[in-house]
Amino acid sequence: VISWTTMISGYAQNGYDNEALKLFWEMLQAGVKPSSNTIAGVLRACTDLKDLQQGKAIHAYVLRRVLESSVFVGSALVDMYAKCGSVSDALLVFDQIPQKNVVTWNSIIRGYTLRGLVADALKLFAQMQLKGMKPDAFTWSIMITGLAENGQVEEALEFFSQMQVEGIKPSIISWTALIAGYARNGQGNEALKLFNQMQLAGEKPNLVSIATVLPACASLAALEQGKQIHGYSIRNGFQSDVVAGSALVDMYAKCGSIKYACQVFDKMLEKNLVTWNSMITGYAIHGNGKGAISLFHDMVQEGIKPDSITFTGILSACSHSGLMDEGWQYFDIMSQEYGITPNLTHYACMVDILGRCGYLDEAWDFIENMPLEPN
RNA sequence: CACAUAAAAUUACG
Repeated sequence: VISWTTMISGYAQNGYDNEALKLFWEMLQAGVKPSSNTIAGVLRACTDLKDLQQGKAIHAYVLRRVLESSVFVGSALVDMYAKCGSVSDALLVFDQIPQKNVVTWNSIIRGYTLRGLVADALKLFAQMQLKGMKPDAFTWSIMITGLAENGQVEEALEFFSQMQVEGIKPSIISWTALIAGYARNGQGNEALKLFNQMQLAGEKPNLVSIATVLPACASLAALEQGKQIHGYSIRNGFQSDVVAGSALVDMYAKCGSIKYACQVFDKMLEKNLVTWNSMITGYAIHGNGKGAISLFHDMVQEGIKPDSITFTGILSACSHSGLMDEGWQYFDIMSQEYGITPNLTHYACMVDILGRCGYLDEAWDFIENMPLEPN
């Protein structure tokens, strides 16, 4: 049992979720009875895959075998249902767990915040304390994230302060959650301030912190701050990371330095869709339509499939450099060749292209005939 | 240390 469980958990922890699932069913066929630890491990694989079907199958197995009830399995089930989009099932399981621990509570609260149900999350947060369960750093971070994603940054800050009053030291994750909240809500200055405070508090920024503050620099066009963070990334070996690299490309482009953006982009060993989109959007910002289109061809050549954001970049680039024909062409191929249905932003880009090229009547016609409700 | 929970990059015009 231990060998199987070790293998299954190892797979699940390292992103080999399908292998974990396969191994679990093989284990059953081999006649080995899984322990609750095995179940918890394989449930994690379902959660990562967002595979509700598999998750339910394993839940059913647990019920059939009347496994000794483990809070680990219970929490893993709550988490699985919550992350696979079924809060109601998560709550059903949650209510039936006799000995809830802090992980159980955290899992259900996260389920609610994931769906934007912050008011319900707040209720549960109060409820757990009424039941004598003390929130841990995870709980506080979940609440901070949930509030910030809901636009309630001030409340998120209050939670951040309150956790310290309650004697819980904010982890780097609590800090990053709050910083992300400010960055996303257009308060780049606050985000940068907190980033500095975090370091004064003794937390060393990691990859995620870097990826979180760079957009704050970008939104402020704070090139000097961005460069410092770039330097920090190099010193700490983050520069080869695809997420940090993409964030740097974006930051430099938005700070007005397309040159540095290209330099970082060219040096990156691994590029993904976001990397390409960042560079294409960078060219768009700089009014280099031809450059954006040329990058588009490169990315397709490299086997990266463009998405709707790629086309937003291309169309915006066309609008900023007066490329009306190309604009039409990409607007057409995005659905015809790539199966991407244009959204409101794409339509807005087309109106912008037509308008800037002086085709106001055509722009007006275009709005009147578009299949979406113009905003 | 065979087990479950928290943070991250790209998205029009202005």
